[in-house]
Amino acid sequence: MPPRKPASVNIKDVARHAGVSLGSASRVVNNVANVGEETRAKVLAAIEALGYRPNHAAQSLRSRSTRTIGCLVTDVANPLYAQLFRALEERFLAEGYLLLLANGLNDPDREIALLNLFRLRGMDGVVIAPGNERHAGVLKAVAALEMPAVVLDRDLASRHDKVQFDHAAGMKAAVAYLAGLGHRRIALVQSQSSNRPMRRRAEGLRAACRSHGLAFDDRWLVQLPSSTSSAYDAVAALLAAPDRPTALLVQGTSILVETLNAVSAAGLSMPRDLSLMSIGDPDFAVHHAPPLTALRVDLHAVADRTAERLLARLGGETAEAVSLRVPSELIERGSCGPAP
Amino acid sequence: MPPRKPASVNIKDVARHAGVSLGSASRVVNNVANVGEETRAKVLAAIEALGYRPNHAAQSLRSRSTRTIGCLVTDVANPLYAQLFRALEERFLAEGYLLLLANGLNDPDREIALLNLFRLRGMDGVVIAPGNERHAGVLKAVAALEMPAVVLDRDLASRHDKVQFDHAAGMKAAVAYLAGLGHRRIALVQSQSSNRPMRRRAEGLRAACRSHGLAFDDRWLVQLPSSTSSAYDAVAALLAAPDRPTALLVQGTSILVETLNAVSAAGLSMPRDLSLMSIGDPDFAVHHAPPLTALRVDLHAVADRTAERLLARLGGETAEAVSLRVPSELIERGSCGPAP
DNA sequence: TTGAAAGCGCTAACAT
DNA sequence: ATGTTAGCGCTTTCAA
Repeated sequence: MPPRKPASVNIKDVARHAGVSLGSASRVVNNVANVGEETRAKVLAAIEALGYRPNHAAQSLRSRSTRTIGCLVTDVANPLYAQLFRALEERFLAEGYLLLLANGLNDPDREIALLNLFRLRGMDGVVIAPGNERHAGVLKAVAALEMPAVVLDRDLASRHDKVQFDHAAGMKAAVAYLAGLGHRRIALVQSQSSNRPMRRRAEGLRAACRSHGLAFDDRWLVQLPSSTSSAYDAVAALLAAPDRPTALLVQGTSILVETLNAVSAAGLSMPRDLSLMSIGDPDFAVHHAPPLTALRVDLHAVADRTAERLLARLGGETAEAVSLRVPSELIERGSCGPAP
Repeated sequence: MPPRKPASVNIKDVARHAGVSLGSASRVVNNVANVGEETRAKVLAAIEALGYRPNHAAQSLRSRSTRTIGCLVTDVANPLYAQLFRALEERFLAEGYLLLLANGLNDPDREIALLNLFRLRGMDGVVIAPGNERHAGVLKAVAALEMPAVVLDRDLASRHDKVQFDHAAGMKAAVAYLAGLGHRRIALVQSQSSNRPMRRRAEGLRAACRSHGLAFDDRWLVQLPSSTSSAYDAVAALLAAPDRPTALLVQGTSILVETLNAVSAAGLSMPRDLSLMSIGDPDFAVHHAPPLTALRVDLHAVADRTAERLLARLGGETAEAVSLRVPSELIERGSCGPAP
């Protein structure tokens, strides 16, 4: 009747070997109180002798807990999500949870399928950052999640806890810093995708400029149509204009590298002729000549907040959903200086 | 007796609602043959009406299969592993497998713990690239893996299938290409870590130079002690020497960016004064000015081979372990030219 | 503190 | 083609 004979030693074997009951063996395995010293020792010895390892599927079935967290991100190949995953792994591994990772790739159908799979697989909790925060199907799939969930950096309407990155405030700090250095023409270079963080930053920039009494020319919002298009050309054009911006905010690793390239090809020296601030803090920023000033979110803080929320819910907390906001930090290095 | 009352609808409910036996319901759920048209329809209707979803833990317990693959990589924050994970996800998702991801971080104890967790959690298969290929404990943990496993780009002694990147052959092709352009002084810039890929490339370079009758000066093997040290300074020093290399092989995204920086600071123009080849093909390589010639492994090919191996084993293949080698490809773009 | 026993929800062997 | 049934390995209630 069994599909295969696994010949695997189970808790019954342990109990028999130890000469105690099944229940006692289980109590020892699960570190439950009210176990006699002698009984515990015998069971432990049997476990050791037999090389017993609990069957996770059986534990899950009985205890209704998989000790697994599902993570749905847009794309791990994006360093931001990769680093975030690492930080999350740190927190959850320490609590005995393993992480399932899936890439939504901005495809709503895929995201829906993945979300449903997480449900089917009985994840104890999920951390999700769906690319399609307005898609009805995605919203429905998110709403259907019956386990604790934390929504990361997305605006989607749901009853779950949220951890947001403070994009607008970050842009405000960046503009304040640059305005303080005398800059009055500030450009933003980013890729053209309509997800929340991008939009928020563009909006944040406009608002911040306004509140500092700076004009904002639409030519200074460079949104690159697709990942195949060249930031190099766009930035070169931007810098060739007579009233070129004196400060550049640049988002995305590839775009940053191409921008740096265009700046040096234009014969401009940082921070003398041009100030540049990276949005996001890639590894090489600190080693660049000059080191690049960067605006970033503290991903460890994000992971901490996220884990704290999810763990609290897992622990049975039933309070109303909260929305946390993790501030951006401005890392002053050498690529920004007084406006020329 | 149950921990909580889940009030969840189970297959028994489905069978009752459909007026058929438990077995028939199960057969429909699992798409097993020998099910009458009418029975199937009734069960499907009941599933729909009740909103039935199979309990994965129970399925796993009974069928002894979790339909989950464990992936142990060194660090997803390394774009190579991130892209590899994505490619693997594509293959395995299509077969109904979900992926557990864990970062070994070059910590042997951590890797051992993770490997054991994969075992405990009953992964159907694993894909592993342990950082510590010589560590006795890691070797033991790998040997203890009773499920199908594929070892990625590591030299460790094990009875499992392996998929290797052909580092030595890649370096040979790179040197042949460069030698053909007249270069006789070729340098390699990489980080100093003793894992297999790094070593293999350095060894491969030496061997390739030898076979092309090129001298190899140890000063041209630039191994940067730690990720905090600056490639910029090292490359600047390299380029300042009177007999400086005429071609640079550069490995690692950060190191590449810093190197590019040092090259342009030295007033050298590519490919006229200096040829540069990237080992690994970051997004921006194609947009750089000039576009960067790159040596890379085809990660989709790696994922295909890996998935093919694992799926075959999962399907019951018992043939002896194989060791596959995925070749490197040389992408000619604009950063290499005739030696000055 | 310990033992006995009842299932968790499901699959697959067996019988019909 | 369908129904019946025996567990998979475990946790937890209940009784002692």
